[in-house]
Amino acid sequence: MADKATDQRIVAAADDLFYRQGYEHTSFRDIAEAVGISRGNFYHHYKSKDDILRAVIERRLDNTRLLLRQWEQQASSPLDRIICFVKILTTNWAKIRLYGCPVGTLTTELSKLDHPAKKQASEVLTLFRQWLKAQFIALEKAPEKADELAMHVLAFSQGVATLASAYRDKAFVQREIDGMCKWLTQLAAQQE
Amino acid sequence: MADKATDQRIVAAADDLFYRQGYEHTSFRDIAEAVGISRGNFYHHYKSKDDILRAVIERRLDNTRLLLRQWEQQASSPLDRIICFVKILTTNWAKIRLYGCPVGTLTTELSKLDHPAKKQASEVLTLFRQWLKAQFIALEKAPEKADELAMHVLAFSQGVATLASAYRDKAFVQREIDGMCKWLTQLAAQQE
DNA sequence: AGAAATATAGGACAACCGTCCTATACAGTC
DNA sequence: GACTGTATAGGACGGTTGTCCTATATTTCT
Repeated sequence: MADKATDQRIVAAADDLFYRQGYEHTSFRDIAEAVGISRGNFYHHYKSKDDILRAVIERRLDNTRLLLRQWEQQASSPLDRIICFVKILTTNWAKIRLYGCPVGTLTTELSKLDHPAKKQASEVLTLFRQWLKAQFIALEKAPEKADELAMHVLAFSQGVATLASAYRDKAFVQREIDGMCKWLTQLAAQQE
Repeated sequence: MADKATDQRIVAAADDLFYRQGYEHTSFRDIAEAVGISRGNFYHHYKSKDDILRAVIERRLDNTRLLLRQWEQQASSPLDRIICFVKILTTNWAKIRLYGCPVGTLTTELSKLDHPAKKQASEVLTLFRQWLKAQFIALEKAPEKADELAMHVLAFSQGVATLASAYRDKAFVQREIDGMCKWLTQLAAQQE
C-alpha cells in the first residue's frame, strides 16, 4: 500500500509550487527538494508529472468543496454567502497579489499548453459557478438568471485578481469589492 | 546593418507563438520553424530569448498605441471610444476563446516566472489604463474617479476574457458586453 | 528471526533547452 | 573581378528536463 502521508506531502508541495511558479516551470527537482525526498523515489508515489497534476487538481477540488461547505455554515443567508466568495480576494490577498488566482491562472496555463488535464482544471471553476448559482437561486427565485449572475460574479473575481497581481494595488481591490457587495445587496433587497 | 525584414518576421512569429503557447513553452526551434530559418542564424538578429521577448513587448506596445489612435479616429465621443475597447472581446473572439487576453496572460506568466521583463509587459496594460482614464476624464469632468473607472473597465475585460477561454461561451461574453455598455451609457448620460 | 513487500536513494537515459562557434553563401563596394 | 561585411546553416556545448532502472534500507507479516 502506498504511503499516504508522503503522497499528501508531495501533492501539497506540488500544489503550492504549481500555484507560485506555474505547472511547466516547476520541475521534479523543485518538488523533491520541497518535500525532502530524492527524485528517484518519486515514481513509487506518482507515475508521471501529469499524474501529480491530476492529484493536485483533485486536491483543489476537495479543498474547494470544503471551503464552500464552510461558507454555508458561516453565513446563513445566500447574500452573505456570495459576499464570502467576493471577499476571498482580501482574505487571500497576500498570495493573490503575488501569484494571482490559483484557479484562473492554472486553467489559463493548461489551456495554452493544450494539456489533457485542462478540462479537469476548469471543474474547480465550475464548482464555484454551481455553488454561486445555487445561492442566486436561493436569493431571488428566478432560476433562469442565476447562472448568468454566477458567471458575472466569477468574471468579476477573475478580473480583479488579474489586475491585483499586475499592479499589486490593495486599494483598488477593496474598492471593487465594496462596489460589488453594494450591487449584490441592492440586488437582494429588490427581490424581497 | 541588420536585415529589418527578417527581424520583423521573427518578432511577429514570436509574438504569435508567445500568445498561443506561452513564453516559456515556446522554444527557439518553434520560432525558427515558424519563420523558416535555422536556429544558428537567430543570434544575428537577437542575442537571446529575453531579447526577443523585449522586442515582442515593444511590438505590442507599438501595436496598442496604433489601435488606440484608430479608436480615437473611428469614434468621436469618449463613450463610443470606451465601448470600442469593451467590444474588443467580440472583435477578437476567435483568438480570445482559444488563448485568452494576450496582455493579461503574458503579464500573469511573466509574473509567475519572476521574469525581468514583467514590468515592461504590464506597460501594455497601463497603456490601455491611461487611455481609458483620458476618455473618462473627457466624459465626466471628474478626474479624481477617472482612473478608478478605467481600472474597473480593465478588470471587467480581463475577467470576461479569462472565463471566455475557460468555457468558450460566446453568449456569456455578449451578455457581459451588453451589460457593461448599458452601464457606461447610463454613466455618460447622468454626467450631462 | 526470516521472508516478503514497500520506501528510498542515486544515477543512467535520451531528448530538449538556450547559447555559441565555425564554415559557407551572398551582398554591395572599390 | 577580388574584397569586405552581413546572412545563413548546421552542429557542438553544457545544462536541465521527465522518465526509468537498480541497489539498498526500512517496514510488515508470518
